[in-house]
Amino acid sequence: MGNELPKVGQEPARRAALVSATISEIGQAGSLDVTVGQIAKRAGMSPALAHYYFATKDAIFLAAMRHILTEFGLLVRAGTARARTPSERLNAIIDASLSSEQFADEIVAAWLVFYVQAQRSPEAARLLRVYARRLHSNLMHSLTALVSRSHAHSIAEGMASMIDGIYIRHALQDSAPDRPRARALVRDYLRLTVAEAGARLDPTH
Amino acid sequence: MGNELPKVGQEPARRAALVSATISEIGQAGSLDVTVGQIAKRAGMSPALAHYYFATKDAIFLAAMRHILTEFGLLVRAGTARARTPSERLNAIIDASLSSEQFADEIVAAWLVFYVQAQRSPEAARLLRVYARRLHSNLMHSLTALVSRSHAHSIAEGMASMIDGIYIRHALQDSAPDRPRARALVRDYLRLTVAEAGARLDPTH
DNA sequence: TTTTCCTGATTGATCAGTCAATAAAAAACC
DNA sequence: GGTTTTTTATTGACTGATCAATCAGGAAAA
Repeated sequence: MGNELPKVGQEPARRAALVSATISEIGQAGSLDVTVGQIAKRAGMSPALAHYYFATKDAIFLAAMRHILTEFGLLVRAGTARARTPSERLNAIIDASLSSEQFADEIVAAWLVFYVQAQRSPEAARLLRVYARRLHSNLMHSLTALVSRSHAHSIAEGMASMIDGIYIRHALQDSAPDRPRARALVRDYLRLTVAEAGARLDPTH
Repeated sequence: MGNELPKVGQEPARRAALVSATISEIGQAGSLDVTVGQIAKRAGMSPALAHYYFATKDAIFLAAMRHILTEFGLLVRAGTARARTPSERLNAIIDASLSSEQFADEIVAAWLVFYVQAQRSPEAARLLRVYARRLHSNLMHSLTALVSRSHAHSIAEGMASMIDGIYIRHALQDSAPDRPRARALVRDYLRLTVAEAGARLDPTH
């Protein structure tokens, strides 16, 4: 059956515009209570066209979430690629997690909203689990070079919790640590826990 | 003007029922997308009656949030009342924050939803700030007995972030530390940071 | 007989999603 | 090369459903 379809090629641009508009609208509204109309308007098209490219509103949200997750993944990979030692790699992960891009108000608000959405939408939950699992395994990879497996597990949990907590407090504006402070907080935690777990710095493994 | 109104006295019970039903519904739905109808049904009354006791749906949500915050406050006070040393008090605060009551799925889901709600509703934001501020000042009160003010500030921020992060991860079910593990995580953080800050255990102050 | 308590029915708004219609580009046909 | 047909892109108008909030009315208590 089908040959390749001829494409006029508006589709990718339109989809990207919708995804970006969705993140902005969610960030501004601070909730999922944004209408397809609002999103479409910000993306410069009619609501009907938004439905032409995405079957349902939920599909738009998921695409936006996937976009944020992908961007984050790229950021982490870019950072860790330069790192030479486990320690450097861990710091790179922290820095990526707390990068200015991820710390933008709009993005933080969107994350928070997606966390809530994950309680309802199985697909959203799946995406968030992929993120959590990848972060955990990234941390584990570097940590097990420094401490025992069970210690590494605890430390990874602590770091991830702290990072997520910093985000949620940032979303709430008040009393949240700023970026450099947040970084220092997580780095200190990493340093102290690794030190206590008895660093074996041998690169045997 | 008015004399005391004669009360048949259904009001407190009905309000309490609505608040409790709201938390359950939000917890179960995992979002604020619950209708007054659902809440009223679970509370055993007609939607119209719910509106008789609460002017708007938002007022119901805020009452539910206030309830959760109040319960949490009571839990903390009960725990810290028994504590004799700063260290004991800090552990009591951790335990209260991660108590089984607060860790109930329903309550965790409600918290998460309220966090999101705070991005829109100024009153919700205010309530959450009161909670954050009280937690911070409670922690500071005990921490300053052990370490310098600036160290205390950092440690309090780290603890609060970690606790909030544990919650958000718990709401997501997967890969979240269970209660004892969560407690150990925060206690370890407290112990290590206080030790590093140079514990002066003298009870002079 | 005034006040509290309670409900069924209704209203008014808001929206997600659909549809019919149109235009323009690309492909197919002659 | 010119005409017809298909495909993609786009919209305004509509529909169907959902719900918050209101209201008019009624019963029991004080």
